[in-house]
Amino acid sequence: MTPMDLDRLLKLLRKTYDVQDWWPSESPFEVMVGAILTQQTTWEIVASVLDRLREEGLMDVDQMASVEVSVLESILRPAGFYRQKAKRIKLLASYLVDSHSSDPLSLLDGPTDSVRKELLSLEDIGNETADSILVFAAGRPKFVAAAYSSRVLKRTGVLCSDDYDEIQTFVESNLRGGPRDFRDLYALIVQHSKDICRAVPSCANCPLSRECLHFTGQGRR
DNA sequence: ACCCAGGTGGCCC
DNA sequence: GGGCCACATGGG
Repeated sequence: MTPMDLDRLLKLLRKTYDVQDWWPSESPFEVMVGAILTQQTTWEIVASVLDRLREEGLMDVDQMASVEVSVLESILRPAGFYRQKAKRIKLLASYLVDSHSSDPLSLLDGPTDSVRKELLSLEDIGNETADSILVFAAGRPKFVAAAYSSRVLKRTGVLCSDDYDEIQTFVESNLRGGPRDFRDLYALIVQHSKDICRAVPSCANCPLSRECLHFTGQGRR
């Protein structure tokens, strides 16, 4: 089995999947809202909820900040954890109004590390949500070290780790590419994970490969 | 009737 | 610093 590295993995995945426009959105604020909504929820449902929010004119920071919580909750219900998410999204909008003149770009402006810290300081925005926003709304070279990412990296023998920071640091210091490549790598990993496909071989040398092969995702034994 | 989804935070030891 | 748990609806 030839050694697998990040560049080869990226190349193999690109041969099989197309992730152009993988995170469709019309604005940075929409990415932020979508990032919170997609926590533990399928994108198909999130997309329909985003459509609804757009129809209701709520894809606007000021409107979102002043909407009635019960109204927001009723729209978010299909996406699960709707009370939590409604409160969180409204608070995010209020925070943008109060601290960033209602301009999402103001929050996303500045050194990546400080933007990340500011995002993480907000309730219900953890590593994956913050990094998704950094990559897909701000175009930063950040890697989302989600469960899918660790499984695929382990399964392919690129890196055997479950530690978020360790995985992220590894990818960010070994992937020689631009923001586009960081975005694609994560998108491709998720796309691949949803598939039963074997676009990339698995590595038997990884001590964790047995676990990886069990792969709790749907469609895989 | 399960199990899982493009997670996060709180509590326990 | 890990191991549980609640949060909640919808689809396979």
